[in-house]
Amino acid sequence: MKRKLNRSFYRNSTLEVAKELLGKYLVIKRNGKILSGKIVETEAYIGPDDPASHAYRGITPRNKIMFGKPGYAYVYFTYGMHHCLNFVTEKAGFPAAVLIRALEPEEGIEIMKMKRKNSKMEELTSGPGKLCMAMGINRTLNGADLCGKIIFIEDRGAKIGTIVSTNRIGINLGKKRKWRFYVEGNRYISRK
DNA sequence: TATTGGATCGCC
DNA sequence: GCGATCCAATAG
Repeated sequence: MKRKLNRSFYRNSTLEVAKELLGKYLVIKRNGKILSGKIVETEAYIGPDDPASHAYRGITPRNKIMFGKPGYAYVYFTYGMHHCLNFVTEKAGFPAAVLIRALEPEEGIEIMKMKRKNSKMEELTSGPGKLCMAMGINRTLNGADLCGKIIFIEDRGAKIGTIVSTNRIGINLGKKRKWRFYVEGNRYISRK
């Protein structure tokens, strides 16, 4: 059974959403093609007082999606060559989001291999930049409605094992917060 | 207007 | 370990 998650899911506390997303499926339907993968790693960025969040210094043209309604995609470009995909959470006006850090590829694997120019399964989507490249995610999806038909999350009834929480990766400030979550033992997590 | 450094990746 | 390569954010 497949159930598309509705907006009320994203309105919950960001830490809850970050954990609940593990084991759910990210689905992208474009040009008659379906790409999907099981989410196995996430990170939370919460509120105006989280120094690692783009929202820390207030609203700007780039991060304004984070301040809007829950259940929308926040996609940004960084390091001159990578995109990162986030889901906006909590009520409008409160800036928070969940970064999708790793997927286990499900549908469209051959297309992902082409986009990644890499045929090694474990390298396809084991990182936030990698999964955006594999699924063709770029800033045209910034602000996309996750309750729409192009990009959404499905509960397919997958069972996951133990959830591990650690410090977040690739940031200098706010490291102490254990806001990274992943499925223990999954081969697609971004780091050991 | 100029400068700086980043929620990364892949090669050396 | 480090370079690639763009652009948002900040300082001047």
